[in-house]
Parts: sequence; C-alpha cells; structure tokens
Amino acid sequence: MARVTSADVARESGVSRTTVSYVLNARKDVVLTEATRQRVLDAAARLGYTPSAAARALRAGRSDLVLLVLPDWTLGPAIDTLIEHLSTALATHGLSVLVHIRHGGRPLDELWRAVTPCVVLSLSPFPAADTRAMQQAGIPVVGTALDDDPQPDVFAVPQASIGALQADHLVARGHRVLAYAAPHDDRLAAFADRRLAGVRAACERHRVPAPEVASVDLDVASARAAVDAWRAAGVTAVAAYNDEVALAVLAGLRDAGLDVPGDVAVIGVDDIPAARVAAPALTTVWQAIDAQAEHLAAAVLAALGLAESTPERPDDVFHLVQRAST
Amino acid sequence: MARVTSADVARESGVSRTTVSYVLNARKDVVLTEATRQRVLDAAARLGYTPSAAARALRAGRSDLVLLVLPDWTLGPAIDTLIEHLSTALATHGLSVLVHIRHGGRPLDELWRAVTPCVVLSLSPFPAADTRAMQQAGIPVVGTALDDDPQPDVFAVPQASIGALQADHLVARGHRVLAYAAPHDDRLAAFADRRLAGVRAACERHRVPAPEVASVDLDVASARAAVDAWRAAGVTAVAAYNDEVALAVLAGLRDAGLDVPGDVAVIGVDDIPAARVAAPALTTVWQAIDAQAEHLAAAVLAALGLAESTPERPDDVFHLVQRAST
DNA sequence: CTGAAAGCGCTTACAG
DNA sequence: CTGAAAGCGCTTACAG
Repeated sequence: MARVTSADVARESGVSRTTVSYVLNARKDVVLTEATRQRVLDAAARLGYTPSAAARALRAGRSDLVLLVLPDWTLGPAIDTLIEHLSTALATHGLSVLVHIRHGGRPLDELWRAVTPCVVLSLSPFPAADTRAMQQAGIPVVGTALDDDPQPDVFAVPQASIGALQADHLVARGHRVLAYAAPHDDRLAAFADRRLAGVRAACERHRVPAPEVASVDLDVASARAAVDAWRAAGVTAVAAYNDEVALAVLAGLRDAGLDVPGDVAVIGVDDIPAARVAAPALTTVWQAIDAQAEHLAAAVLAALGLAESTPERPDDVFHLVQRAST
Repeated sequence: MARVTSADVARESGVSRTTVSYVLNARKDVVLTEATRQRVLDAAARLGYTPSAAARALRAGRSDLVLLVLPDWTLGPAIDTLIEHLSTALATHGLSVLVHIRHGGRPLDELWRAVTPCVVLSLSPFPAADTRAMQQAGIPVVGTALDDDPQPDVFAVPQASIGALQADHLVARGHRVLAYAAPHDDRLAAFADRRLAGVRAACERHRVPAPEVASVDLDVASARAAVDAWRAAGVTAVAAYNDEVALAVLAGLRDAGLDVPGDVAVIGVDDIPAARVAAPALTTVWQAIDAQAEHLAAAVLAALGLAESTPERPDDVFHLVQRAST
C-alpha cells in the first residue's frame, strides 16, 4: 500500500500538482474555479490523502512540530494537564507537540537542528547560546519565565506572587511568625526560591519577621524535625512549597501532637486532589493550568504569525482556596 | 545563517556527499580509509553538522519519531515519569517521542500519515482499523494492553493482578467482607474494571463474599456516603482503585468517626507521595514505572530491529507497600 | 575505494 | 486560470 501523494490526487481529479497544492492550501491569492476546487477536494477525500509532513518540512525548512523542552525533573501533577491542553490547542492549527526532556538523551542543539521545529517552547530556561543559535536559525523561542522576563512574548507565571499570596493569607489570619517549607529536591530550587522570595517580601511589607526556612522531605521524620525547629522559634504558620510538602508538614505536626490550625496553620500550592481530603483539609493556592496552557498556545501561534493579536494574559492565573488548615 | 548540509561537509573535507553519508552512517558494508573517515568526521564536527530529519524522513519514508498515543484522560502521576523514562531511553537510539493526546486535536489517522513515525506506541487501545492501516503502511504498533494481549510484543501491565494483590493482602490480614472503591470517572473504567475483576477473583479464591462496590468522588461527602453503605453491609476492608481514591476513603472514614485500620482497613495503588504522609499512612501497591518504561522502550527497539532480543519482562513490576492503614 | 545522478513528496516562481 | 520544472537535503543503486 504505497503512500497517496499529491500526484495521485492530481491524476484522480485531472489537474496538475500545482493546482492540487493551491486548493489544499486554500491559497487566497490564486483564483480557482469552484468546480476545480471541489473536484480536487473530493479526490483528496476519496483517496484519503494526507500531505507528507517530511516533504513539507524539507521544502519549508521547518516542520509543523512545536518542540516542548521540559526540565529534567518532574514539574509535578500540573505538567500532564499542561501538555494535554497545549497539544489540543495547537492541534487545531496543525501543529504537533514534540516533548523533549532535557536530562538524558540527545543534547538539545542536536535535536532542534535535526527536527527544525517551527517554535521552541521552553518550560525551563536553557543556555543563552542555544537560544541565540535557534533565533539565528529563524526559530522563535517562546519561554515561560519564572518571573518577569525581558522578552515580551513570554508568559510569566508569577512565582513570587504565589508566595506573597500565601504569606498575605497567613498574616491576615493573625499569624506573625511564619515558616517556609522548601522542597528537598535542589532541582526545584528555581521555583522554590522565587516563591520564598515572595513570602519574604510579604513579611517585610507586613512588618513581621522573615520566615524560618527549612527543607522538608516527603516523609514524616523529616517533617517532624522541621516542625520541632519551627516550634522552638515560635512559628505558628507554615507556607509550603506545594501541596505535597504541605501534606508532609501536616504529618509532622500530627506526629508532634499539635493541632492544625489551632497550634500551627499550613498552606500549600497546587490544589492536588489529596489536598481536599487531607486531615484537616488543606488551604492552598490553585493555579489555572488550563489558562496557562491556553496562553502558551496563543503565544506560540503569535510567534508564528498565526494569531491576530498578542495573547492576553488570563486574569485569574491563581487564587486562594481556603480550607480547614488555616 | 543557512543550514549546514552534507554538501558543506563534503566540500570541507574534499570528498563526495556519498562518502560523507557512508562515514556518518557508519556503514559496515562499505570500506573506507581511516584517514577519509577521520577527515569527514572532523569536518562535520567543525561545521556543527546535523543531518536534516525532514530530508531523512522523506528519503526513508519514515521519520525518527515514536508516536506516543495517550488516552484523553490523565493517567495520573505515573504518566510523566513514564514519558520521561521513555524519552531518555529512546533518545539513545536517535529516536524522539511525539506525544499525541487522543481527545482533542487532529484525528489519529491524519497525524500518523503526516508524521510517518517509525513506531506507534499506544497506551490506550484504539480502533482496530487504525492499527491495521498503520501496519499495512509498515508502521509497527507497540501497545500496552490492559491485561493479556494476543500480540507477543506487547507489555501487559497486569491490572487484574494488582486487584488480586490488594484482596489477597486484605484477606491475609483477616478480613472477610471487602469493598471496592471505584473511581467516579468513567474514562478510567477500562483500568478500574480490570482491577475490580482481580479483586473479585481473589475473593472467590479465598471463599469470601464478592466485594461491595461503590464509586467514590475525590471529596469527603462522596466518600462518607460510600462508607455508610459499606458499614451497613458489614465491610471491614476497602480496596481502592488508586491512592487518590483511597485518601478520599480515609477522609470518609474519619468523617464517620471510624478507626483505621481498627474498624476498617484501606489499601490503594500507586504509592504517590501523599500516601506515605497520610493519616494513617496508606498501605498501597507500588508500580515500577521505570521498569515498565524501560520495557516499552525495549519493545520499540525490538519492533525496529534495533535490539538483539525480545525484551525481557521486568520481574518486579509491582509489589505491596505495607503501612499503617491495613 | 569514490563520485554523478536519481528520487523521496512537496511548494512556488515562472511560463503559457 | 493551469502546467512543467526546479529544488529543499538526504541516501543508495550504479558506474567508474
């Protein structure tokens, strides 16, 4: 079963390949009889013709692939949702998402040169040299910066603002001595540091002491150690890097026989399913992954000149979900 | 900055493109002087040459892409781990993973015809017609079946065995009246039904009553309703579809003032981070995602004739993690 | 041992 | 309004 090519469609509809190409690409600048158009469309449908991505890519010098560059650590529960929404949104425009995990495997520069994606979408910053090389090769790089970024087409998930929201909430609930529960994994530092910076800034703003920081593993013993240190320092509220860390902190408090939120309040980030059914139910910061994915997709389209306007930032990127733990 | 092509490398090293191709593809059937080989390799490195994937794909009739077909629902925390391991393992052989979410976006048949992947790797069964069409086009389809599958190259994650392990454990702990907590989401039915079947089979084997089944949403109210019904039926142990459902069940039991495992024991599946720090710590079934990914990668390579032997099944695909909830 | 040439399937100036 | 021809970058028979 040989591949159906545009030549087959041309033969079947009695026109040249040029015309087939014109019709299938719906070129506005070429005038074609409606009859011809219809004939070609019918033939293509009848034959089940799908243009070869390889041939198009070779011709155009770029493929229909969006290279999604992920860091070498798991971004957490959000990442599959993000990929899903992104794929769906971009598929509408004939673009497919190629996932690249930076850690193992081929070096990035080899991959992008081989694939010639139409856009590189980065969820983790990579060497400026790579970015430059891609841009010189005419491949736009769309990135999510962690905070504000000089590039205008970049969607910044405001990590610091998330931390600030956590601290604001705790202070509003009457707490004056806060702690920050950082993840143990160093690879998350880029995110954790920025969120912590937001907590710090909020503390200053509210004129309360800077947060006591401890890193917490995802087990009871590690959390218990942090809890003991915090209690010694008079801490009454903990902002955790994310819900998983927050759940560990809850376990540490439980282990220490402390009441939540009576003795110590806890707030997380992400609103994972487990947060809602935790004991007590966890107050957290919900992030609009869908909206972020939508926005990223729009940024990709904009970079390709496929969207009319620069995508608007979604309003409700994140918000507080108040539950029993604060 | 125009693209560096094999012609550039040929010019730079003073040989023909044929020779460049021979050297770079390390063809064993052609004899080349070591000097020539070295000259070409040097020139390629100097110029930063990377063969165009598009041109190769056009020539070969297939690309270096592995099309990973995912179902339209989130597979849960395991999926990003799986993708990561898979990407890394396949990258070693110059293969890249292209993710396709079945739900939205382009229909599958359009995508594979356009992309001409070298292998399609499916984590969710799709229409037999699609499979046939791909195979006719010479594209091997490697799939994970939910249980046993006629195809030999398929790695079956034994869902029923997971359910059986749960039930075996509960019965071994002295329970005689079991319940099954199914997920509310219908899209998970394919997995949930098979796991439940495993629980049922184990109950029969142990000559205890068939499990009481209820579907549980990820919130306290829903879990509480299920708990009340189970208690009325004399249930003393619950096998949950996964850890998230199990955590909800724990919340329902807590809400009902029942003791775990004193009044009711609970076991999940997945060993998510939250399981370890739950109250009480959740007994669960751990799955070797890495090993499964490794195995899938091996199956892909075998399908391409790049691996010597058929990949062995990993031994320890899943096992019990005993904690406080049973 | 190495080179000239064809062809994979597409799009797009360029003629008619 | 439509067609013949070139060329994107690669590999591989086929000559030499």
